[in-house]
Amino acid sequence: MNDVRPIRAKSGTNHEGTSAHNRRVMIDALRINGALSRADLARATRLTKQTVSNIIEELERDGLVSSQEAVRKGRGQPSTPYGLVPGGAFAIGLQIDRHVTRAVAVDLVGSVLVRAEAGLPTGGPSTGAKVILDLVAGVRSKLAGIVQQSEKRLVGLGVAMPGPFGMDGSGDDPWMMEAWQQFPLMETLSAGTGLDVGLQNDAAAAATAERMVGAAHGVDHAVCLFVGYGIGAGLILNGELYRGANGNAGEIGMALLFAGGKTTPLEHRASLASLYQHLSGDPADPDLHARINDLASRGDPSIEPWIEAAAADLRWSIHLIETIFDPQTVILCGSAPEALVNSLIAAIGPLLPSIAERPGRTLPRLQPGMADPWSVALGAAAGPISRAFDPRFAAILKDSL
Amino acid sequence: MNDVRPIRAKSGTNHEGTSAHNRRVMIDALRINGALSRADLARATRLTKQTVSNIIEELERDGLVSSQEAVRKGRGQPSTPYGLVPGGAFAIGLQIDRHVTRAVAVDLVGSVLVRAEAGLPTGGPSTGAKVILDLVAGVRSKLAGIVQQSEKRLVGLGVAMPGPFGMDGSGDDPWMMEAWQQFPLMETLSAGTGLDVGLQNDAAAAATAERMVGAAHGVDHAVCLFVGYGIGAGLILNGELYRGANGNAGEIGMALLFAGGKTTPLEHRASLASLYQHLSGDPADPDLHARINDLASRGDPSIEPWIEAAAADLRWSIHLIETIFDPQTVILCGSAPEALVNSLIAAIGPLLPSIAERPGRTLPRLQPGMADPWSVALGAAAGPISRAFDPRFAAILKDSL
DNA sequence: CTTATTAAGTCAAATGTCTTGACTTATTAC
DNA sequence: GTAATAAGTCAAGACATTTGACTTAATAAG
Repeated sequence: MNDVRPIRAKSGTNHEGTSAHNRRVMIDALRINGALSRADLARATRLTKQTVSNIIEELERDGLVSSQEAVRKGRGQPSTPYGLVPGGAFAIGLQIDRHVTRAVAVDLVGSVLVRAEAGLPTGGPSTGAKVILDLVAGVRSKLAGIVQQSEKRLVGLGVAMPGPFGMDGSGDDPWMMEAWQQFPLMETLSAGTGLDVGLQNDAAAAATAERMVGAAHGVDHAVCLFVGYGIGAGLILNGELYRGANGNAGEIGMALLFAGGKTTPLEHRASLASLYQHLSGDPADPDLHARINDLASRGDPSIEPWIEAAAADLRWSIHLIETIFDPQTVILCGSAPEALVNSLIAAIGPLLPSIAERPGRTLPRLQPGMADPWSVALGAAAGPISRAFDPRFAAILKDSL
Repeated sequence: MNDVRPIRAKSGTNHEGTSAHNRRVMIDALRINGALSRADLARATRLTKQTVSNIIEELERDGLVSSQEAVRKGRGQPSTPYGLVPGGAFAIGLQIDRHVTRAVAVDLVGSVLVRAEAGLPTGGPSTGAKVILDLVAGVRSKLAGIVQQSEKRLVGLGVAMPGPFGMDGSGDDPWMMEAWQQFPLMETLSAGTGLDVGLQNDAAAAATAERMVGAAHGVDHAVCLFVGYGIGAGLILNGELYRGANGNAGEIGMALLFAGGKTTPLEHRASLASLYQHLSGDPADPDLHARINDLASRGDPSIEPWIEAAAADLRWSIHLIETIFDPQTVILCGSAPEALVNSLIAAIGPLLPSIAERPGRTLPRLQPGMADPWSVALGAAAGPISRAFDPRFAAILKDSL
């Protein structure tokens, strides 16, 4: 009867939003530029010296920044630079993959302090959940053994797992890890750890890692092509990870492409899964990673055809990404062995012509990123840190609190 | 000697940023929901009743909103809804295309009040600039004849023209309108009109129009596929137009695709330019638009093969867009005749499987948008209005002022 | 060696915007 | 007719930034 259409509106903001933003801007500036004096911060952020002083004082009290030795540079009172305190905050990152799960503890500047790994039982989430909770608990207690008061400075638990999320299990796609998708993992983890839990797909996590400590550091428009068991893209747009309407942006593994007379998903052609198949390797074999690294670094004939084919697909993907996003740079990273990523980059060149061939470029069109099985877990941990400390539109609004 | 690396940091914010944001949030809420009472606004924006009262009072004083008749709905004091005043602000939109230039005057709610068109002389920018300035001046004075005080409420001049921008003229691409790209158009227009001038490519303008008054109204994640003389995509991400690092995001006309054994740019296959070529039509022929509309609505054999081929490419483009962006909806619009767009949409279906086939969708995967030669000019005008009144991260920051 | 200049940083008061809690007004429900 | 409910106002308060004068500490110049 009564017309109860919900009213849609963006949230307003207030002093706290302002202050939160300014704090984040300071931290971001110190992360990008290294230690800066209050005067430098005031100029860079367009805030007044006084405001900067107040905020820095507060951040110092919170243990997030600390003063360094005064620097004399010409006339005038020497400046006192302030830098981020690595131990100012920590996050736990958790990667859930097909066969293994990895957890790390990471600090404010992205250093990995603790890492732990465990095999995932075949029983699926019901038995896997316990393994995961134990793994997280182990990392957490190890962290507590290394750093005093780490629990107080723990900002959250970031989880990375293969997407896409929120789909109906269509039954027969072996890449989807359906059982895990159905399981109320976030709730279980949240209840089991008492931490704030956030979820990303693995490509997004890799991009988050690259932005915090890798090739995308300080870059506001970058796309990370992530070659893992599947393939995905992590989108850094306007300095933030873009998630799309349902958190599935960048899940390009399902992109159909025509090649060799057939239409196949990209994931079936340029991913570790496809390489394993090409090599008839068992994904659960713990030596496979090293073996592939070896094959790739030697340019072994058994792997060359796959590299050529995958490189062709990636070359075209990069072309498309440059054309659609107009990014400053594209980063190729993966949980793949480093030698493989390097071989791929070598085989991809020269890049296809695109809008990215512009005069006055400062960054290379294509850069190697992290190629490390642990980079996804690192990125998972980078998620909560970014949410807590990076300047973001959402952080200003009242409904973010 | 002195290390003068520039310090990079995001801008801080202050009370004015807060206030500006809250004003924008109110306007946005009224635009999306229609007239709302102060109490409704307070609930929706999470601000207090008092704050909303203050801001509404100020907006009313500024002539941007006005009260409507009180509404009784159950117990309690009747509420007084406030709605946007269409005449609260105006903007001029200018489309510069290959053969014609169009200018419109648009109000706060996106109604076109004045429209004017002129042919562009072949002499290029040097002679064209005068034509354009005259056109804008004409629209402006007609607007002044219709509305009192329109000049005071003019927020800017939005320009839309085919991209990409900022490329070296590579010499032989007939689609690039190089001479116009080289010409300091923004400066000329800014100096010639005294208005704030902003530039978008035509697909971005179309998307801006769809967001203000079309299918993307109130939608925060949408991609507009724009079929015009060329083809492009306008990206609405997180409720804002995404421009990329160099303002060229969405310029997918240059995307290479394999089809029929050849690699060709999308633009050469699915664009009015390609249709003109297919039909051996002269783009400068003023009757061409109507003729194509007629052919398309009759399903004429002369146009069917082109429609089939273009639909196949668009189908695949939509698949890719859904896969990469995970939008709420894709909108097909264009400066193409409406019947052509409808034929294309009919021919595109059924869509390729993608991540967009999710349970619980509320919007269709593909929707028709505006198909009107004037929609780009409208979108051009929507640019300044959006910049002036929509909630945006950049609007909160100090360096936006 | 003294003084002027420059720049970093602090102090205290002022400003601007949102919040709080009590109050008024207007309507329906009982 | 009275109680309950909801919209909206009032005036004081809280909070973060700004302003402008001041202090501190260095180099440059004579």
